[in-house]
Amino acid sequence: MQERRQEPGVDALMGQFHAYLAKNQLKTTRQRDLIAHKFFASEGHISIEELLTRSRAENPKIGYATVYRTLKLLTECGLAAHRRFGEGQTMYETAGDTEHHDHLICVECGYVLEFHNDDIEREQERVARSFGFDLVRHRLELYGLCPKARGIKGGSCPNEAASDA
Amino acid sequence: MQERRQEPGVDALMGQFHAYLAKNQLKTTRQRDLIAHKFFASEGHISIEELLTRSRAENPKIGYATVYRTLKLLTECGLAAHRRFGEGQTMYETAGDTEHHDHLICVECGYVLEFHNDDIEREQERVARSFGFDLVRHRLELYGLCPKARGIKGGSCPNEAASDA
DNA sequence: GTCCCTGCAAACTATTTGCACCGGG
DNA sequence: CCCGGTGCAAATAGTTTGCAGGGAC
Repeated sequence: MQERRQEPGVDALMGQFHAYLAKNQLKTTRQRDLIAHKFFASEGHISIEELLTRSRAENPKIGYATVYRTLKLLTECGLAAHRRFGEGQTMYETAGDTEHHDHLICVECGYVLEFHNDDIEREQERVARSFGFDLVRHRLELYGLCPKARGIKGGSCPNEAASDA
Repeated sequence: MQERRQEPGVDALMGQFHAYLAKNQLKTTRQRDLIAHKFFASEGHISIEELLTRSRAENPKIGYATVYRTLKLLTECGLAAHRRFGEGQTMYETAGDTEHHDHLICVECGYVLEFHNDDIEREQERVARSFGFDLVRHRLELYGLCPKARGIKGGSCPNEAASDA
């Protein structure tokens, strides 16, 4: 098990996106490129709103609808996946050809760490099979107190800064 | 690992609910009792809408707001927990003093099976610790094809009937 | 040139809130 | 009695959709 770090490269992802668009006779537009690029460049998890904000930094005329529509496209072609951690709005993360990972979330500061553990994966597979299921995908989220939050319980967590925002 | 079956008893849960209300100087009302009772009696997962429908069967004047408010109370006192499996609306499940469990969901028919696996739990604990986290809770959902759905792929899944609804 | 795409605003869905009246303690 | 609870409807929040004009191919 290890923390995930390396992204597959924004360019490669843009390429996959363009390929998907081409294959489906959809158009490559300035807006889609901008949004997709901002999205791929955003490493962790990002909300529609945040993505819109970042996109508007370069093209103020971008609207919510376009971001939603683009993210829907990205989700369809497997380059994005949406998660709903807390109660707030949906967060998206790049899902490209990156290996699968799960999440470890700090309940105190909201910091999200990605990890991968083969033992758990294997056991999940076994559980599903034991009930006669063909496992397609899964979602595993661990909620806990991160070291920093635990140390200075009550104060603001340093991880807060690291957690993108 | 085994499929969960035994519920802690509706009466006991009602008792816990009443205790919580009393402790917080909240009132025991006909509506709250009715909604809580219908909720506790509903075994699996239930949506606000379904709970409203069932409650209205006995008291047609119950409104959405009351169901939401009651479920919020139940969640606060730990007797209910909400889950968001698909994209639809939030589902609630009784969380009382029942032992923890995870979910195995059929992507074809939506059937939801509950299970518990100590090996996975242990490993999760280990993962969290390895990152310095104090594990508070977790969420594990396995999505796959149930035996029935796999067998008659394309047709309607028999589990659909078993899946409450 | 033809459609698809975009931006805007209206529509929708799920959930929350304000308020006057009701009822539990 | 008093104050919280209820039902209704209006208000929100997040997301989707309809439409007229614009842009990619």
